[in-house]
Amino acid sequence: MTTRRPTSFDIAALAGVSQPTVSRALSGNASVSEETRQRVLDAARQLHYTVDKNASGLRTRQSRTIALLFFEDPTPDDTLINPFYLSMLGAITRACAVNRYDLLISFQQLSGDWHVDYEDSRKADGILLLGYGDYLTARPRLEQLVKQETHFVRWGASRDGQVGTTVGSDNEQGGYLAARHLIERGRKAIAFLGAIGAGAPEFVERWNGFERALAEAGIGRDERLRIDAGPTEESGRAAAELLLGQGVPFDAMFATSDLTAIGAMRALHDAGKHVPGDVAIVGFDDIAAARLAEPPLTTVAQDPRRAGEALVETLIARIEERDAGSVSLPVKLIVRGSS
Amino acid sequence: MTTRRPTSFDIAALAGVSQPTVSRALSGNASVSEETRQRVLDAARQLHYTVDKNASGLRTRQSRTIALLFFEDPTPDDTLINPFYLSMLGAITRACAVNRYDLLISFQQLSGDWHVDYEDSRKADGILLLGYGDYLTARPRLEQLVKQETHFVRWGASRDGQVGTTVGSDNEQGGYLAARHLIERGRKAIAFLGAIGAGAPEFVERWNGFERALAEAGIGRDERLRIDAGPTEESGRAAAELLLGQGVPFDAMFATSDLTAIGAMRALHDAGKHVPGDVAIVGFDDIAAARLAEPPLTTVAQDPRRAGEALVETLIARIEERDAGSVSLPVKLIVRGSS
DNA sequence: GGGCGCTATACATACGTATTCACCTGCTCT
DNA sequence: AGAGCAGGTGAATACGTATGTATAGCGCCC
Repeated sequence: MTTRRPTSFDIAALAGVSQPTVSRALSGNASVSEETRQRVLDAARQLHYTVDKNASGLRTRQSRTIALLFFEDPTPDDTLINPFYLSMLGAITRACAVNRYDLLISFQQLSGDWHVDYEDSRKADGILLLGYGDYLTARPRLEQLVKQETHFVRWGASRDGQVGTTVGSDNEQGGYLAARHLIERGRKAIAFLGAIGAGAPEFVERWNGFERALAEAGIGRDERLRIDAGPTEESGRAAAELLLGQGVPFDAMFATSDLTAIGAMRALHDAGKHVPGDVAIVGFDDIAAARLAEPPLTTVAQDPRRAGEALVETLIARIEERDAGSVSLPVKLIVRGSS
Repeated sequence: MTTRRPTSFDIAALAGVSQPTVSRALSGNASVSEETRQRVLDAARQLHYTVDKNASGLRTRQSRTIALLFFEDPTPDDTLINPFYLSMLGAITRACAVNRYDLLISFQQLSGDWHVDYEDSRKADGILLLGYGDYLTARPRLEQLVKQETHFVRWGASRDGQVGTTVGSDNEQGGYLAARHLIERGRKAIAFLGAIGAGAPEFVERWNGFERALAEAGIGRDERLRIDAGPTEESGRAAAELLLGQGVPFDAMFATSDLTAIGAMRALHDAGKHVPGDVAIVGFDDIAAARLAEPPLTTVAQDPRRAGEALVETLIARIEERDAGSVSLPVKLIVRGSS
């Protein structure tokens, strides 16, 4: 026998009150006498009652759910996803739990058609956008989200001139710290490994900070030491090989992602170069693998936990129509053996 | 002006039909003349109409959503999550998308109180359970899920004598393949690094296969070569150090997780041991890092994509009340430089 | 030519909750 | 003592959809 799930009417009957009273007693933000409330709570417990989220959502027009769109463009398939994002995912789920929101997750191609009707269809109250990719091509879609009055917050660069609210690390400062550290270590010919296209604003900002430090130190830069590289080990390895192959001497490199740095270190190692003797390296992110690398990687740390919390809290503020501007999170240089 | 979102009545008015006809035209599984259907579809497109999932779910009593409970007991906080599970997460999201299900995700402590009222509250039609942990202590909770007639599928061992339907790799065969491979390489003193407690059935099965291979080859085993180790680098490193410290000679090790193997390799390296010269190593999972390790790690590959698909498809079968038994997925030995 | 079966549509209703409104009780204030 | 007020409760209703039932039109056959 498939027992029908209890409704608030069943609770009402058992507690000897009316259905509205049950609703009020459970939601807590209305006046119900303490005695009645207890009777209702007891009845609810007894029948294993839980609120039907569909009915509740239909009535209140909200789902207390956040949708996370995770873009995985550069690594379309079963590739390794950046551990930094994974940590952030964990932080986001925890922040959601703390705020009593559920999290709907969906992996998408930034370049493809987005499946973002979550808020349209009332499955979610707001949307988080996360992941690498060329947000310039995505601009029309972001603008459409704004037009639809969809609540969304994007992980990205703080000053990327894009549409909507953003939470991101202080990438410019990160790039600056990395370069200044290498300069202080006496390096002059510092290569930059990162995405260069204008579509990846985080990396552009890291580049800007990097360049500022060089300019401050009066070091001219050689365009040939600026190599295009994505946030993967394979990409880092390829970039380093390219760098080695072109014969332009260099004694340091700043990679805009730890995975890039680790891949580059591997290529250097294979080429017989010593780290940090021949080439000092600084990465970005401070993923767990950075500490475990050989030698341990100096890197600019982002705090994934703070990042996740900030994303969720900013989005919730927007959902609740409270003011919430973009957030820029501090970064920290962690010096280890690679520099 | 906040424009009210359109309802099926608006579409009906625009298309000159009744609301039920709109519903039927959109759902597709009822008789509507082709001409009418086109008019309805046009009207829906014109008004940017999407079905309200709350109302729809209230009526149909289903959400077309799957909840994923991810347990992270051994690594409670911001630790590195096993990349194998991450790949699986990706596969699960894709499988959900293919089947037009949404995915609700939640990280939980296996040992804590589960927050599993998703199905109770009609936010999800079924639940996937994933992650390491001691499922013995979780048994009462699993039994309660069964009692509540909750649809759930668990990632785990195929023959662990636990409650409910399971999808898992053929762990016994994996352990067997690993051990036989090491034996064929001429190794005799093979250490086993893995979780030993009865609560981690996957690892117990790997042990069983391991032992079977040793028995077949007539190799007696030394209990001191069986070391407790969890699926993390730190744990692998600690286990290897323990092994080295106790002075019992060994010339190979089978680690029941690649992360364990990589941590152990690091400890061996620090102790001046050569891999595979002094000690041959086989891992389990075939995460990306295995291929990139130094030397590249021989390992027993699980297929995370197949695993994710199988989990989702099995769960959907159960949701739709179709028969679906537990699934055991094949594993494959990948020989690389570490053995 | 009347009844039958089939298709296409409309009417009416139910899903379970949250909220508005009205009411009642008991109390304070003048 | 009467008016006013606040807290506590119930009756009625609306949210937007899917579906059971009824009806109209139409061709077909005996």
